[in-house]
Amino acid sequence: MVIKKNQKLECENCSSLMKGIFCKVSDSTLQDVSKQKVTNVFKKGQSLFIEGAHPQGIFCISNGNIKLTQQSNDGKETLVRIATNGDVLGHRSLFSDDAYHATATAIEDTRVCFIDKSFIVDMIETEPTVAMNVIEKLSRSMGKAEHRISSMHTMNVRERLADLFIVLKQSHGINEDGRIRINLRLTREEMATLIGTAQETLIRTISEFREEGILEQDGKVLFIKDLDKLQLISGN
Amino acid sequence: MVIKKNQKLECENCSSLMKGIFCKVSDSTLQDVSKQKVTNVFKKGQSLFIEGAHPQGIFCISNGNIKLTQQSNDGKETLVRIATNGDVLGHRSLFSDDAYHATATAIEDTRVCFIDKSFIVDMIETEPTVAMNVIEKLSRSMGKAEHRISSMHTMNVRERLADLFIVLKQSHGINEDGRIRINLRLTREEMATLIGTAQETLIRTISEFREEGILEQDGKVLFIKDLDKLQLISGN
DNA sequence: TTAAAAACCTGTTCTATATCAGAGACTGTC
DNA sequence: GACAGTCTCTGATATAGAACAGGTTTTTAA
Repeated sequence: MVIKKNQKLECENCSSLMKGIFCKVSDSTLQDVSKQKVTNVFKKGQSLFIEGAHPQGIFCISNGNIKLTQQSNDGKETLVRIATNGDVLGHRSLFSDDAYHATATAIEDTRVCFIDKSFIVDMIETEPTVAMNVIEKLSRSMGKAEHRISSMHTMNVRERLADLFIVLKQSHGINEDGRIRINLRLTREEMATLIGTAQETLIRTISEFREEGILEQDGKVLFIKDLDKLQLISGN
Repeated sequence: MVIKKNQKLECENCSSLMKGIFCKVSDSTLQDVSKQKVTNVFKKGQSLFIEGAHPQGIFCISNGNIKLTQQSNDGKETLVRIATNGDVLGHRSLFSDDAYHATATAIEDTRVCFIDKSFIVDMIETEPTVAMNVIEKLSRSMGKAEHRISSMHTMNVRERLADLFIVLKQSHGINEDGRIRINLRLTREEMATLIGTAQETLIRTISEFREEGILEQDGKVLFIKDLDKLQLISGN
Protein backbone atom coordinates (compact mmCIF):
# COMPACT_ATOMS: atom_id res chain seq x y z
CA MET A 1 0.00 0.00 0.00
CA VAL A 2 1.40 3.30 -1.06
CA ILE A 3 0.33 6.67 0.24
CA LYS A 4 0.48 9.25 -2.49
CA LYS A 5 2.21 12.28 -1.04
CA ASN A 6 2.19 15.90 -2.04
CA GLN A 7 -1.26 15.99 -3.56
CA LYS A 8 -1.07 19.45 -2.06
CA LEU A 9 -4.08 21.69 -2.22
CA GLU A 10 -4.09 25.08 -0.54
CA CYS A 11 -6.61 25.35 2.30
CA GLU A 12 -8.14 28.40 0.67
CA ASN A 13 -9.07 26.25 -2.33
CA CYS A 14 -10.26 23.26 -0.34
CA SER A 15 -13.86 22.38 -1.15
CA SER A 16 -14.40 21.43 2.50
CA LEU A 17 -13.07 24.68 3.93
CA MET A 18 -16.45 26.04 4.96
CA LYS A 19 -17.41 22.81 6.70
CA GLY A 20 -14.14 22.50 8.61
CA ILE A 21 -12.57 24.08 11.66
CA PHE A 22 -10.80 26.77 9.65
CA CYS A 23 -13.90 28.37 8.25
CA LYS A 24 -14.28 32.07 8.97
CA VAL A 25 -10.55 32.33 9.64
CA SER A 26 -8.45 35.23 8.30
CA ASP A 27 -6.63 34.77 4.98
CA SER A 28 -3.18 35.13 6.48
CA THR A 29 -3.87 32.54 9.14
CA LEU A 30 -5.23 30.19 6.53
CA GLN A 31 -2.02 30.56 4.55
CA ASP A 32 -0.06 29.66 7.68
CA VAL A 33 -2.09 26.49 8.01
CA SER A 34 -1.59 25.71 4.35
CA LYS A 35 2.15 26.06 4.74
CA GLN A 36 2.30 23.89 7.82
CA LYS A 37 0.01 21.01 6.91
CA VAL A 38 0.94 17.83 5.11
CA THR A 39 -1.51 16.39 2.59
CA ASN A 40 -1.83 12.68 1.87
CA VAL A 41 -4.18 10.57 -0.14
CA PHE A 42 -5.09 7.40 1.71
CA LYS A 43 -6.16 4.52 -0.49
CA LYS A 44 -9.27 2.58 0.41
CA GLY A 45 -8.49 0.29 3.36
CA GLN A 46 -5.44 2.23 4.54
CA SER A 47 -5.36 3.41 8.14
CA LEU A 48 -4.62 6.95 9.30
CA PHE A 49 -4.01 5.80 12.84
CA ILE A 50 -4.51 2.79 15.03
CA GLU A 51 -6.16 2.26 18.39
CA GLY A 52 -3.63 2.57 21.20
CA ALA A 53 -1.16 4.82 19.38
CA HIS A 54 -0.50 8.34 20.58
CA PRO A 55 -1.72 11.33 18.60
CA GLN A 56 0.90 13.66 17.14
CA GLY A 57 -1.59 16.03 15.57
CA ILE A 58 -4.97 16.16 13.92
CA PHE A 59 -6.32 15.09 10.56
CA CYS A 60 -8.67 17.18 8.45
CA ILE A 61 -10.64 15.38 5.78
CA SER A 62 -10.50 17.29 2.53
CA ASN A 63 -12.34 14.79 0.41
CA GLY A 64 -13.56 11.28 1.11
CA ASN A 65 -14.81 9.13 3.96
CA ILE A 66 -13.09 7.61 6.95
CA LYS A 67 -14.50 5.06 9.36
CA LEU A 68 -13.59 4.93 13.03
CA THR A 69 -13.68 1.47 14.51
CA GLN A 70 -13.15 0.06 17.96
CA GLN A 71 -12.07 -3.46 18.67
CA SER A 72 -13.68 -5.26 21.60
CA ASN A 73 -11.84 -7.87 23.68
CA ASP A 74 -13.52 -10.72 21.81
CA GLY A 75 -12.19 -9.37 18.52
CA LYS A 76 -15.46 -7.86 17.28
CA GLU A 77 -15.21 -4.57 15.48
CA THR A 78 -17.65 -1.74 16.05
CA LEU A 79 -17.99 1.18 13.70
CA VAL A 80 -18.10 4.09 16.10
CA ARG A 81 -18.39 6.98 13.70
CA ILE A 82 -18.03 7.99 10.06
CA ALA A 83 -16.05 11.11 9.29
CA THR A 84 -16.47 12.95 6.03
CA ASN A 85 -15.53 16.17 4.19
CA GLY A 86 -14.63 18.91 6.64
CA ASP A 87 -14.54 16.63 9.66
CA VAL A 88 -11.59 16.46 11.98
CA LEU A 89 -10.03 13.30 13.33
CA GLY A 90 -7.79 12.59 16.27
CA HIS A 91 -8.63 15.83 18.09
CA ARG A 92 -10.63 14.00 20.73
CA SER A 93 -7.66 11.93 21.86
CA LEU A 94 -5.20 14.76 21.33
CA PHE A 95 -7.05 17.25 23.50
CA SER A 96 -7.87 14.79 26.26
CA ASP A 97 -4.23 13.68 26.15
CA ASP A 98 -5.14 10.07 25.56
CA ALA A 99 -4.10 7.28 23.28
CA TYR A 100 -6.36 6.81 20.26
CA HIS A 101 -9.46 4.88 21.28
CA ALA A 102 -10.28 3.92 17.74
CA THR A 103 -8.69 3.01 14.43
CA ALA A 104 -9.30 5.32 11.47
CA THR A 105 -9.50 3.65 8.08
CA ALA A 106 -10.32 5.05 4.65
CA ILE A 107 -13.61 3.70 3.25
CA GLU A 108 -12.58 4.98 -0.17
CA ASP A 109 -9.62 6.92 -1.53
CA THR A 110 -9.53 9.99 0.70
CA ARG A 111 -7.49 13.17 0.76
CA VAL A 112 -6.49 14.07 4.29
CA CYS A 113 -4.37 16.89 5.70
CA PHE A 114 -2.28 16.41 8.80
CA ILE A 115 -1.59 19.26 11.19
CA ASP A 116 1.04 19.02 13.84
CA LYS A 117 0.06 18.98 17.51
CA SER A 118 1.98 22.04 18.66
CA PHE A 119 0.76 24.05 15.69
CA ILE A 120 -2.91 23.32 16.25
CA VAL A 121 -2.68 23.84 20.01
CA ASP A 122 -0.99 27.15 19.37
CA MET A 123 -3.64 28.07 16.83
CA ILE A 124 -6.46 27.38 19.25
CA GLU A 125 -4.81 29.65 21.76
CA THR A 126 -4.28 32.51 19.35
CA GLU A 127 -7.32 32.14 17.09
CA PRO A 128 -10.60 32.18 18.99
CA THR A 129 -12.47 31.38 15.78
CA VAL A 130 -10.68 28.07 15.48
CA ALA A 131 -11.30 27.31 19.15
CA MET A 132 -15.01 28.00 18.71
CA ASN A 133 -15.14 25.87 15.58
CA VAL A 134 -13.52 22.95 17.38
CA ILE A 135 -15.92 23.35 20.29
CA GLU A 136 -18.85 23.46 17.93
CA LYS A 137 -17.73 20.32 16.08
CA LEU A 138 -17.20 18.43 19.32
CA SER A 139 -20.58 19.58 20.61
CA ARG A 140 -22.36 18.32 17.54
CA SER A 141 -20.59 14.97 17.65
CA MET A 142 -21.48 14.68 21.31
CA GLY A 143 -25.14 15.33 20.55
CA LYS A 144 -25.13 12.62 17.91
CA ALA A 145 -23.37 10.19 20.22
CA GLU A 146 -25.88 10.73 23.01
CA HIS A 147 -28.75 10.20 20.63
CA ARG A 148 -27.22 6.92 19.55
CA ILE A 149 -26.77 5.80 23.15
CA SER A 150 -30.38 6.33 24.06
CA SER A 151 -31.59 4.88 20.75
CA MET A 152 -29.83 1.61 21.57
CA HIS A 153 -32.42 0.61 24.11
CA THR A 154 -35.45 2.70 23.30
CA MET A 155 -35.58 1.74 19.63
CA ASN A 156 -35.64 -1.67 17.98
CA VAL A 157 -33.56 -2.66 14.95
CA ARG A 158 -36.16 -1.53 12.45
CA GLU A 159 -36.42 1.89 14.05
CA ARG A 160 -32.67 2.29 14.41
CA LEU A 161 -32.09 1.34 10.79
CA ALA A 162 -34.69 3.87 9.61
CA ASP A 163 -32.91 6.43 11.76
CA LEU A 164 -29.55 5.49 10.26
CA PHE A 165 -30.79 6.10 6.74
CA ILE A 166 -32.12 9.49 7.77
CA VAL A 167 -28.72 10.38 9.19
CA LEU A 168 -26.92 9.06 6.10
CA LYS A 169 -29.29 11.05 3.93
CA GLN A 170 -28.26 14.23 5.74
CA SER A 171 -24.52 13.55 5.50
CA HIS A 172 -24.25 11.65 2.21
CA GLY A 173 -27.58 11.99 0.45
CA ILE A 174 -27.82 13.24 -3.12
CA ASN A 175 -31.13 13.91 -4.88
CA GLU A 176 -31.30 11.89 -8.06
CA ASP A 177 -34.46 11.64 -10.17
CA GLY A 178 -37.04 11.42 -7.42
CA ARG A 179 -35.01 9.34 -5.05
CA ILE A 180 -32.07 9.97 -2.73
CA ARG A 181 -28.79 8.32 -3.48
CA ILE A 182 -26.74 7.34 -0.42
CA ASN A 183 -23.32 8.31 -1.64
CA LEU A 184 -21.36 6.11 0.75
CA ARG A 185 -20.56 2.47 0.29
CA LEU A 186 -20.63 0.64 3.57
CA THR A 187 -20.69 -3.13 3.85
CA ARG A 188 -23.67 -4.70 5.58
CA GLU A 189 -21.35 -5.68 8.40
CA GLU A 190 -20.34 -2.04 8.90
CA MET A 191 -23.92 -0.82 8.87
CA ALA A 192 -24.83 -3.53 11.35
CA THR A 193 -22.25 -2.42 13.90
CA LEU A 194 -23.30 1.21 13.39
CA ILE A 195 -26.74 0.44 14.76
CA GLY A 196 -25.59 -2.29 17.12
CA THR A 197 -27.02 -5.37 15.52
CA ALA A 198 -25.90 -8.53 13.73
CA GLN A 199 -25.16 -8.55 10.04
CA GLU A 200 -27.89 -11.11 9.31
CA THR A 201 -30.54 -9.09 11.12
CA LEU A 202 -29.51 -5.96 9.27
CA ILE A 203 -29.69 -7.69 5.88
CA ARG A 204 -33.16 -8.99 6.68
CA THR A 205 -34.35 -5.54 7.71
CA ILE A 206 -32.93 -3.94 4.58
CA SER A 207 -34.76 -6.57 2.54
CA GLU A 208 -37.96 -5.69 4.39
CA PHE A 209 -37.46 -2.03 3.55
CA ARG A 210 -36.93 -2.92 -0.09
CA GLU A 211 -40.07 -5.04 -0.19
CA GLU A 212 -42.01 -2.17 1.37
CA GLY A 213 -40.78 0.24 -1.29
CA ILE A 214 -38.79 2.31 1.17
CA LEU A 215 -35.39 1.53 -0.29
CA GLU A 216 -34.06 0.62 -3.69
CA GLN A 217 -30.78 -0.87 -4.74
CA ASP A 218 -28.86 -0.51 -8.01
CA GLY A 219 -25.94 -2.83 -7.78
CA LYS A 220 -24.23 -1.82 -4.58
CA VAL A 221 -25.73 1.62 -4.29
CA LEU A 222 -28.67 2.25 -1.99
CA PHE A 223 -31.42 4.77 -2.68
CA ILE A 224 -34.09 6.12 -0.37
CA LYS A 225 -37.44 5.99 -2.16
CA ASP A 226 -39.78 6.90 0.68
CA LEU A 227 -38.31 9.28 3.22
CA ASP A 228 -41.67 9.89 4.90
CA LYS A 229 -42.03 6.23 5.73
CA LEU A 230 -38.53 6.18 7.17
CA GLN A 231 -39.39 9.13 9.37
CA LEU A 232 -42.58 7.44 10.44
CA ILE A 233 -40.73 4.27 11.43
CA SER A 234 -37.93 6.05 13.26
CA GLY A 235 -40.52 8.12 15.08
CA ASN A 236 -39.35 11.55 14.01
CA MET B 1 -40.29 23.71 45.16
CA VAL B 2 -38.11 26.62 46.18
CA ILE B 3 -34.68 27.38 44.80
CA LYS B 4 -32.48 28.88 47.44
CA LYS B 5 -30.78 31.87 45.88
CA ASN B 6 -27.65 33.73 46.76
CA GLN B 7 -25.83 30.86 48.35
CA LYS B 8 -22.95 32.71 46.77
CA LEU B 9 -19.50 31.25 46.95
CA GLU B 10 -16.61 32.91 45.16
CA CYS B 11 -15.15 30.80 42.36
CA GLU B 12 -11.71 31.08 43.94
CA ASN B 13 -13.04 29.26 47.00
CA CYS B 14 -15.05 26.66 45.08
CA SER B 15 -13.98 23.12 45.96
CA SER B 16 -14.56 22.10 42.35
CA LEU B 17 -12.44 24.87 40.82
CA MET B 18 -9.57 22.61 39.80
CA LYS B 19 -11.90 20.12 38.15
CA GLY B 20 -13.85 22.73 36.21
CA ILE B 21 -13.32 24.82 33.11
CA PHE B 22 -11.87 27.76 35.04
CA CYS B 23 -8.90 25.94 36.43
CA LYS B 24 -5.52 27.47 35.64
CA VAL B 25 -7.20 30.81 34.93
CA SER B 26 -5.76 34.12 36.16
CA ASP B 27 -7.02 35.51 39.48
CA SER B 28 -8.49 38.63 37.94
CA THR B 29 -10.43 36.67 35.33
CA LEU B 30 -11.71 34.36 38.02
CA GLN B 31 -13.01 37.35 39.93
CA ASP B 32 -14.83 38.52 36.81
CA VAL B 33 -16.52 35.15 36.56
CA SER B 34 -17.40 35.28 40.23
CA LYS B 35 -19.00 38.64 39.80
CA GLN B 36 -20.98 37.60 36.76
CA LYS B 37 -22.30 34.19 37.77
CA VAL B 38 -25.50 33.43 39.63
CA THR B 39 -25.48 30.65 42.20
CA ASN B 40 -28.50 28.49 42.99
CA VAL B 41 -29.11 25.44 45.10
CA PHE B 42 -31.39 22.99 43.34
CA LYS B 43 -33.30 20.63 45.60
CA LYS B 44 -33.43 16.94 44.79
CA GLY B 45 -35.80 16.42 41.89
CA GLN B 46 -35.70 19.99 40.60
CA SER B 47 -34.76 20.59 36.99
CA LEU B 48 -32.11 22.99 35.73
CA PHE B 49 -33.45 22.85 32.21
CA ILE B 50 -35.82 20.83 30.10
CA GLU B 51 -35.49 19.08 26.74
CA GLY B 52 -36.53 21.36 23.90
CA ALA B 53 -35.81 24.66 25.65
CA HIS B 54 -33.13 27.00 24.35
CA PRO B 55 -29.90 27.52 26.30
CA GLN B 56 -29.22 31.00 27.66
CA GLY B 57 -25.90 30.11 29.22
CA ILE B 58 -24.04 27.29 30.90
CA PHE B 59 -24.25 25.65 34.33
CA CYS B 60 -21.21 24.74 36.43
CA ILE B 61 -21.74 22.19 39.16
CA SER B 62 -20.13 23.34 42.36
CA ASN B 63 -21.33 20.54 44.56
CA GLY B 64 -23.74 17.69 43.94
CA ASN B 65 -24.98 15.46 41.15
CA ILE B 66 -27.21 16.08 38.16
CA LYS B 67 -28.71 13.52 35.83
CA LEU B 68 -29.31 14.15 32.15
CA THR B 69 -32.27 12.29 30.74
CA GLN B 70 -33.78 11.94 27.31
CA GLN B 71 -37.37 11.05 26.66
CA SER B 72 -38.14 8.69 23.79
CA ASN B 73 -41.35 8.86 21.74
CA ASP B 74 -42.93 6.03 23.69
CA GLY B 75 -42.39 7.93 26.94
CA LYS B 76 -39.42 5.92 28.19
CA GLU B 77 -36.69 7.87 29.92
CA THR B 78 -33.01 7.20 29.32
CA LEU B 79 -30.31 8.45 31.60
CA VAL B 80 -27.77 9.78 29.16
CA ARG B 81 -25.11 11.06 31.51
CA ILE B 82 -24.39 11.96 35.13
CA ALA B 83 -22.70 15.29 35.80
CA THR B 84 -20.86 15.93 39.03
CA ASN B 85 -18.56 18.42 40.78
CA GLY B 86 -16.67 20.53 38.26
CA ASP B 87 -18.71 19.39 35.30
CA VAL B 88 -20.40 21.79 32.93
CA LEU B 89 -23.94 21.48 31.64
CA GLY B 90 -25.71 22.99 28.68
CA HIS B 91 -22.53 23.87 26.80
CA ARG B 92 -23.12 21.17 24.22
CA SER B 93 -26.42 22.63 23.10
CA LEU B 94 -25.22 26.21 23.53
CA PHE B 95 -22.16 25.83 21.34
CA SER B 96 -23.90 23.81 18.66
CA ASP B 97 -26.69 26.38 18.73
CA ASP B 98 -29.34 23.79 19.40
CA ALA B 99 -32.26 23.31 21.74
CA TYR B 100 -31.47 21.19 24.78
CA HIS B 101 -31.55 17.53 23.85
CA ALA B 102 -31.94 16.40 27.43
CA THR B 103 -33.49 17.37 30.73
CA ALA B 104 -31.15 18.09 33.66
CA THR B 105 -32.46 17.13 37.09
CA ALA B 106 -30.79 17.23 40.49
CA ILE B 107 -30.26 13.74 41.97
CA GLU B 108 -29.64 15.35 45.34
CA ASP B 109 -29.46 18.94 46.64
CA THR B 110 -26.90 20.51 44.33
CA ARG B 111 -25.19 23.88 44.17
CA VAL B 112 -24.96 25.12 40.61
CA CYS B 113 -23.63 28.35 39.13
CA PHE B 114 -25.13 29.84 36.00
CA ILE B 115 -23.05 31.83 33.54
CA ASP B 116 -24.64 33.92 30.86
CA LYS B 117 -24.23 32.98 27.19
CA SER B 118 -22.57 36.16 25.96
CA PHE B 119 -20.18 36.19 28.90
CA ILE B 120 -18.97 32.64 28.39
CA VAL B 121 -18.67 33.02 24.62
CA ASP B 122 -16.66 36.17 25.17
CA MET B 123 -14.51 34.42 27.73
CA ILE B 124 -13.70 31.59 25.36
CA GLU B 125 -12.60 34.11 22.77
CA THR B 126 -10.38 36.07 25.11
CA GLU B 127 -9.11 33.33 27.43
CA PRO B 128 -7.44 30.48 25.57
CA THR B 129 -7.14 28.54 28.81
CA VAL B 130 -10.90 28.39 29.17
CA ALA B 131 -11.28 27.39 25.52
CA MET B 132 -8.79 24.57 26.00
CA ASN B 133 -10.53 23.44 29.17
CA VAL B 134 -13.89 23.30 27.41
CA ILE B 135 -12.35 21.38 24.53
CA GLU B 136 -10.73 18.96 26.94
CA LYS B 137 -13.99 18.36 28.83
CA LEU B 138 -15.92 17.79 25.63
CA SER B 139 -13.22 15.44 24.36
CA ARG B 140 -13.36 13.33 27.48
CA SER B 141 -17.15 13.14 27.41
CA MET B 142 -16.97 12.17 23.78
CA GLY B 143 -14.54 9.36 24.57
CA LYS B 144 -16.85 8.04 27.27
CA ALA B 145 -19.89 8.27 24.99
CA GLU B 146 -18.16 6.34 22.21
CA HIS B 147 -17.13 3.65 24.64
CA ARG B 148 -20.72 3.30 25.77
CA ILE B 149 -21.94 3.05 22.19
CA SER B 150 -19.64 0.19 21.31
CA SER B 151 -20.25 -1.51 24.67
CA MET B 152 -23.95 -1.69 23.89
CA HIS B 153 -23.53 -4.47 21.40
CA THR B 154 -20.16 -5.98 22.19
CA MET B 155 -20.86 -6.52 25.88
CA ASN B 156 -23.75 -8.29 27.59
CA VAL B 157 -25.63 -6.93 30.60
CA ARG B 158 -23.31 -8.54 33.12
CA GLU B 159 -20.26 -7.03 31.46
CA ARG B 160 -21.83 -3.61 31.05
CA LEU B 161 -22.89 -3.54 34.68
CA ALA B 162 -19.38 -4.45 35.83
CA ASP B 163 -18.12 -1.66 33.62
CA LEU B 164 -20.65 0.79 35.09
CA PHE B 165 -19.45 0.11 38.61
CA ILE B 166 -15.86 0.68 37.54
CA VAL B 167 -16.87 4.03 36.07
CA LEU B 168 -18.88 4.96 39.16
CA LYS B 169 -15.93 3.99 41.31
CA GLN B 170 -13.76 6.47 39.42
CA SER B 171 -16.25 9.33 39.65
CA HIS B 172 -17.98 8.66 42.96
CA GLY B 173 -15.96 6.00 44.77
CA ILE B 174 -14.71 6.51 48.34
CA ASN B 175 -12.43 4.04 50.08
CA GLU B 176 -14.02 2.92 53.32
CA ASP B 177 -12.58 0.11 55.49
CA GLY B 178 -11.50 -2.27 52.76
CA ARG B 179 -14.34 -1.61 50.40
CA ILE B 180 -15.34 1.18 48.04
CA ARG B 181 -18.45 3.18 48.79
CA ILE B 182 -20.37 4.37 45.72
CA ASN B 183 -21.29 7.84 46.88
CA LEU B 184 -24.22 8.34 44.51
CA ARG B 185 -27.75 7.16 45.04
CA LEU B 186 -29.31 6.09 41.79
CA THR B 187 -32.52 4.10 41.57
CA ARG B 188 -32.37 0.71 39.91
CA GLU B 189 -34.41 2.15 37.08
CA GLU B 190 -31.82 4.87 36.51
CA MET B 191 -28.92 2.40 36.56
CA ALA B 192 -30.82 0.20 34.14
CA THR B 193 -31.21 2.92 31.54
CA LEU B 194 -27.55 3.91 31.99
CA ILE B 195 -26.47 0.51 30.69
CA GLY B 196 -29.42 0.08 28.35
CA THR B 197 -31.31 -2.72 30.01
CA ALA B 198 -34.58 -3.36 31.85
CA GLN B 199 -34.92 -2.63 35.55
CA GLU B 200 -35.68 -6.28 36.39
CA THR B 201 -32.65 -7.56 34.54
CA LEU B 202 -30.46 -5.03 36.30
CA ILE B 203 -31.81 -6.02 39.72
CA ARG B 204 -31.17 -9.67 39.00
CA THR B 205 -27.60 -8.95 37.91
CA ILE B 206 -26.90 -6.84 41.00
CA SER B 207 -28.22 -9.73 43.11
CA GLU B 208 -25.84 -12.07 41.29
CA PHE B 209 -22.94 -9.73 42.03
CA ARG B 210 -23.95 -9.65 45.70
CA GLU B 211 -24.15 -13.44 45.88
CA GLU B 212 -20.70 -13.66 44.29
CA GLY B 213 -19.25 -11.31 46.88
CA ILE B 214 -18.51 -8.59 44.36
CA LEU B 215 -20.92 -6.03 45.79
CA GLU B 216 -22.34 -5.31 49.22
CA GLN B 217 -25.29 -3.23 50.26
CA ASP B 218 -25.94 -1.35 53.51
CA GLY B 219 -29.44 -0.03 53.28
CA LYS B 220 -29.47 1.91 50.03
CA VAL B 221 -25.74 2.37 49.71
CA LEU B 222 -23.73 0.13 47.41
CA PHE B 223 -20.14 -0.92 48.07
CA ILE B 224 -17.65 -2.57 45.77
CA LYS B 225 -16.01 -5.48 47.59
CA ASP B 226 -14.06 -7.08 44.78
CA LEU B 227 -12.81 -4.63 42.15
CA ASP B 228 -10.57 -7.24 40.53
CA LYS B 229 -13.55 -9.44 39.78
CA LEU B 230 -15.40 -6.49 38.27
CA GLN B 231 -12.44 -5.77 36.04
CA LEU B 232 -12.27 -9.41 35.05
CA ILE B 233 -15.96 -9.46 34.10
CA SER B 234 -15.88 -6.19 32.19
CA GLY B 235 -12.81 -7.40 30.35
CA ASN B 236 -10.44 -4.61 31.35
C1' DT C 1 -9.93 -15.18 -17.10
C1' DT C 2 -9.91 -17.47 -13.62
C1' DA C 3 -9.38 -18.78 -8.93
C1' DA C 4 -9.84 -17.28 -4.21
C1' DA C 5 -11.76 -14.36 -1.11
C1' DA C 6 -15.09 -11.22 0.40
C1' DA C 7 -19.63 -9.86 0.73
C1' DC C 8 -24.42 -10.94 0.58
C1' DC C 9 -28.51 -13.48 1.44
C1' DT C 10 -32.00 -17.01 3.55
C1' DG C 11 -33.71 -20.61 6.62
C1' DT C 12 -33.44 -22.69 11.21
C1' DT C 13 -32.42 -22.93 15.97
C1' DC C 14 -31.42 -21.02 20.35
C1' DT C 15 -30.81 -17.76 24.06
C1' DA C 16 -30.30 -13.45 26.51
C1' DT C 17 -33.15 -10.40 27.97
C1' DA C 18 -37.70 -7.99 27.77
C1' DT C 19 -42.14 -8.15 29.54
C1' DC C 20 -45.79 -9.38 32.69
C1' DA C 21 -47.44 -10.20 37.30
C1' DG C 22 -47.43 -9.81 42.04
C1' DA C 23 -45.42 -9.59 46.62
C1' DG C 24 -42.42 -7.18 50.12
C1' DA C 25 -39.77 -3.16 51.82
C1' DC C 26 -38.93 1.36 52.32
C1' DT C 27 -40.11 6.78 52.47
C1' DG C 28 -42.46 10.53 53.17
C1' DT C 29 -46.60 12.83 54.97
C1' DC C 30 -50.64 14.03 57.54
C1' DG D 1 -48.16 5.37 63.28
C1' DA D 2 -50.80 4.33 59.47
C1' DC D 3 -51.61 5.14 54.63
C1' DA D 4 -50.16 6.07 49.93
C1' DG D 5 -46.76 5.97 46.94
C1' DT D 6 -42.39 4.57 45.33
C1' DC D 7 -38.86 1.39 44.97
C1' DT D 8 -37.10 -3.22 45.08
C1' DC D 9 -37.18 -7.90 44.30
C1' DT D 10 -38.54 -12.70 42.41
C1' DG D 11 -40.75 -15.98 39.39
C1' DA D 12 -42.89 -17.21 34.95
C1' DT D 13 -43.42 -16.49 30.10
C1' DA D 14 -42.61 -14.49 25.61
C1' DT D 15 -39.77 -12.82 21.90
C1' DA D 16 -36.48 -10.03 19.29
C1' DG D 17 -32.66 -10.83 17.50
C1' DA D 18 -28.09 -13.56 17.89
C1' DA D 19 -25.74 -17.42 16.23
C1' DC D 20 -25.20 -21.18 13.13
C1' DA D 21 -25.14 -23.22 8.59
C1' DG D 22 -24.99 -23.24 3.79
C1' DG D 23 -25.68 -21.29 -0.71
C1' DT D 24 -25.09 -17.40 -4.20
C1' DT D 25 -23.12 -13.41 -5.94
C1' DT D 26 -19.59 -9.90 -6.32
C1' DT D 27 -14.95 -8.26 -5.91
C1' DT D 28 -10.13 -8.70 -5.95
C1' DA D 29 -5.95 -9.86 -7.55
C1' DA D 30 -2.60 -12.77 -10.04
